[in-house]
Amino acid sequence: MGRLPGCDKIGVKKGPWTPEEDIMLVSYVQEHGAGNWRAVPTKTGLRRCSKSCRLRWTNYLRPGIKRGNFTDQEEKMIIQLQALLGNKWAAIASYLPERTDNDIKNYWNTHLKKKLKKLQDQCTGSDDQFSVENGTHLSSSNSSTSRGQWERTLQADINMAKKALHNALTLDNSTSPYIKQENPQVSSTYASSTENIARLLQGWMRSSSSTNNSENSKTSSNNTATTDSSSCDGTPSAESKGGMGLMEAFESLFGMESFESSSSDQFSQTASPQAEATKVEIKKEENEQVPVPVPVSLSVILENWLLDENTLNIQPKDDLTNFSFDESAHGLF
DNA sequence: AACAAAACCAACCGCATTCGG
DNA sequence: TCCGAATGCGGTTGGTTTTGT
Repeated sequence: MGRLPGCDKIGVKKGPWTPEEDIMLVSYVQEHGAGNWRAVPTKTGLRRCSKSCRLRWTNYLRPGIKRGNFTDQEEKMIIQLQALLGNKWAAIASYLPERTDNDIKNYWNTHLKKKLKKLQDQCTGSDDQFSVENGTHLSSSNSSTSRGQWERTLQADINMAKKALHNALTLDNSTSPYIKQENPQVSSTYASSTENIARLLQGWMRSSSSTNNSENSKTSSNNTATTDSSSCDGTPSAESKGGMGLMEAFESLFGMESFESSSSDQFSQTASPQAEATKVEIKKEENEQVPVPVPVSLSVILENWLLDENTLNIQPKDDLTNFSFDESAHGLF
């Protein structure tokens, strides 16, 4: 068990992938499909271990991967899902199918953790209601809320979160609407493998990083700017306007009333395996009566920051209807 | 302009889990 | 049922880029 035999072999290449290797890998996957990674090195001639091939494919070459430019909504989703699921990056990623778990993990570690810490410091000093460091929520020992009150709130929140999760995850043939990989509109926004490679090649060939940066992840500062405009008193960021799509599934998770009225046709018929896995996992958790960690103990600051925006902007999708996250989310608190 | 520090992120490592003979 | 192989996942590392002095 454990480590793959072969990764330790002498002659197995490590480090950054070259365009040639990427092309070889993509060609192989296009011909044989993703899977049987063990056979990939031998069949492609790649001097990489199977694990490395799989990782390269899933994190970089796979079609449908969106890189950089985490939107405000994605950011909020990550924060909320992280609060709900903990550092289950794969599970979180299943709700953001255009993002890889690695990407989300990196973004959390490099951006969100710091941002939350900063907010926390600004607004609550050292009085932690949750730990940004480990992503778990802690009861505030000297919170203004009395212990009994806090416990009641927590229990209510747990129940509501469980209910929401159950509803959201047990809909027949449904899952997050943003798992609509077959939706041409959506898929058109994703890069195909070929496009990924083309982009890579462009990146490799560029002499200046300026062009690529506009498309690449360094644009996270844009997100930061908008999000940072949220203040402790819950001032909404300026760009937050009505939207749906990603947030609707999120609504399914965290917004109770409005979820009830969401029709299942708003959800995709093609759940990703990861999403299904998460579904099973959470169902199992429910059956085992394991307390579901819920985002309800987030500090008021976070609550404001995350939820007290009138509306949320989303990537333009003509078929998306307006959605007020604020309304539905307040059912939780 | 040069250097240092910080930030970023692709890739690696190793444990856990699942699969299949 | 057992055991080894295959795969999945989360934490960490290290090279590169960006920012600050």
